[in-house]
Amino acid sequence: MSEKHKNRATSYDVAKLAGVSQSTVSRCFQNGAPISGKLKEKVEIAARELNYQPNAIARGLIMQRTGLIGIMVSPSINFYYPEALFEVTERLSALNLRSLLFTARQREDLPVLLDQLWQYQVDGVISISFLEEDQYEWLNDRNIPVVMFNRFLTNRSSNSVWCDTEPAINELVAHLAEQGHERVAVLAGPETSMVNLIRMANIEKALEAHNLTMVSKANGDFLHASGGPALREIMASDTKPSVVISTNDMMALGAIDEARYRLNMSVPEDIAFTGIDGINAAGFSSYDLTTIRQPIDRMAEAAVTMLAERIEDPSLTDEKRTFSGTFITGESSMFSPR
Amino acid sequence: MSEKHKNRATSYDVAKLAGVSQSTVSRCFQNGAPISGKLKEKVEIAARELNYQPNAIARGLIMQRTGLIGIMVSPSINFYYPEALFEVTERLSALNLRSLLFTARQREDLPVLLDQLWQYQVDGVISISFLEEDQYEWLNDRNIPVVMFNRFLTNRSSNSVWCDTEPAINELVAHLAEQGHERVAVLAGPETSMVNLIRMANIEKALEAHNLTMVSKANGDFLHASGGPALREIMASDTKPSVVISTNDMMALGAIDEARYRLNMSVPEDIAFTGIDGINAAGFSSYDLTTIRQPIDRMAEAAVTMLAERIEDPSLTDEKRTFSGTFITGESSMFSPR
DNA sequence: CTTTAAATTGAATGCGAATGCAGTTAAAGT
DNA sequence: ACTTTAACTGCATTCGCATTCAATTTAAAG
Repeated sequence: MSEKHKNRATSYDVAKLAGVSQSTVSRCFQNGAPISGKLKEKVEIAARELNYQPNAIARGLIMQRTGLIGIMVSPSINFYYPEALFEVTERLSALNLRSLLFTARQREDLPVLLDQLWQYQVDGVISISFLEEDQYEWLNDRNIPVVMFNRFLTNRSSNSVWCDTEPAINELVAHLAEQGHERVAVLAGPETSMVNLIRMANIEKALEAHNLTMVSKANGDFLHASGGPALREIMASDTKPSVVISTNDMMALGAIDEARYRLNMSVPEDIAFTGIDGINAAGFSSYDLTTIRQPIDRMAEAAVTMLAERIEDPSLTDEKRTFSGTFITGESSMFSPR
Repeated sequence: MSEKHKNRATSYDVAKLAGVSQSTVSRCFQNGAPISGKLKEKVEIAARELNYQPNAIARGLIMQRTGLIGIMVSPSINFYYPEALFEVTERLSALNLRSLLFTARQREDLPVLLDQLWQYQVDGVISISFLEEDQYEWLNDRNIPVVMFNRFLTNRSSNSVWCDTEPAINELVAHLAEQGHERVAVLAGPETSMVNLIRMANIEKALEAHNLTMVSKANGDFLHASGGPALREIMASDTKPSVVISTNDMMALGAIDEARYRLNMSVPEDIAFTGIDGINAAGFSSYDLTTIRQPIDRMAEAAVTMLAERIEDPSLTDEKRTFSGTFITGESSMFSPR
């Protein structure tokens, strides 16, 4: 419990050593500040001598700008999340912004989490597949810019980066029809997930357009572990599907594993699978999943840019930037009737 | 560029509304502070009215304690990282500490990254499979407690949480010997990685103890994509192995994919595989990888606890907490000679 | 070599909350 | 009821840095 005095140099220490005022030291560490080359050099030498770096906390207090961006993400093992998280963090870093990471598994944790964000004076928030309307309002009321990644709100405008999968889902279904598939099952996510609902709607529409019928449906939770049980549910119905369209990749992977190693079916010969998201693992040869890839890198870029703009100019109105998913063909959906 | 005045309530605002002094408001938001129930209630009502939450930045400045923990991790797609990251973040959160996330791909980015940590007055650092000695020294010189996760230093003491895989590697090799494997190849990580070197040493020792010979070796970079090429290298040598021991799971997954879908070999009939780490994906049925599981959850718990202790009492000496890896048998290593 | 404008520099102030210290008030003791 | 003591409260100060404003220096112009 020793309260050892941290001998961290402050701008005053540097000023004293360099023989200038604290103001001058401060100006040395900003870009547009007026300062002569001579003094600047003296200060820099002194600063290096003392291992001085400006205190971002003090700066945050006076500037009313912390450089902290709250990132909200689920810690569940859906590989999509860390991919998005890391992309976003790298983009933020390039703009000299930092990720303050918040994870929550349950809705109940959100109020506390939001209070934390509020306490830490984050300049903005990026929510990865996460926020709901009331939390968005909460942040909005407090003038904290928010950008939603892979989600948007239906009842109100919101800053969001979204991947429209409708055209690609059409391609995907067209591809399935072309392959000769006739009996389609859908492996859906949670009924409460907007992402799931939208994808479901897209799928239903596309199926109809191609005269394909959905023979059965089961819900999972978007994670690998739920793919297997959901598939069993699907296989328990009267009409067996020739292909299972999953509303995300993780569940598709789980379902493929179940089909091959529990139900002893061949994929895609006995049953084909498709996913949505285009996560890294979907491309692993063991799965070689037919899927719809989200351009996560460009979406992250857009999210960060959009957030930075909102921070600079809070009067900007909400904006929704939409990217297109890319249909990716994999072996998992090739139909080879036995 | 509108400099809109943020109407965020301060403790003074709350004080005025509640008819008390700022000090009193401040004391309401600390645990052990002396305050009467009557005033506390008045303050709480006023605070709620104004949406007041203490400014963590200002508090950090005066308290010399920010509650920020710098997390250093690589953004590479090695599923081990996000698993560790999320576990650590959740544990930190339970102690009311927050993760300030820093990622770096190359060594060159580290100096800038460290300066950032220093500027943000982080109370401590958890480095996930990341830091090297000079950076550790750098942080140590500045009295910033550091805990290394899944790594430790050889030339000096360090706070670290480590998973000893030696006994489990022995079990693993014993298992291989028992299965009748005779020709072992090793799929190693980068030569510069200490984790890799240690695992290699363990493997070599265990092989010797069981009279097994390493027929070939190839190096990857611990990522999925490098597993395939490394396997090709291994298969190009004169003596073909009956099993490939990989020094981590990700590469093993990549190698399995290559073997099955490029080299048209059956796993494990034609060639068996083992990994180390016990990541979630290793358990997917498509791989069902024989591996050595790190108790990531307990390690995260230990890392966070250790760091918190170091923050409380900087005089504590460096400590290395070692956990044992658990040998997990999967189908990937079952020998069934054809 | 002045005169005047432009470029720097430094003193002082404030961001929002925690805390030592001194002044009050309530509780406990006699 | 009157001390003595404990429990609260509020004032004033402080954390480290950015910034306004006035003072000073330097450069450009005449």
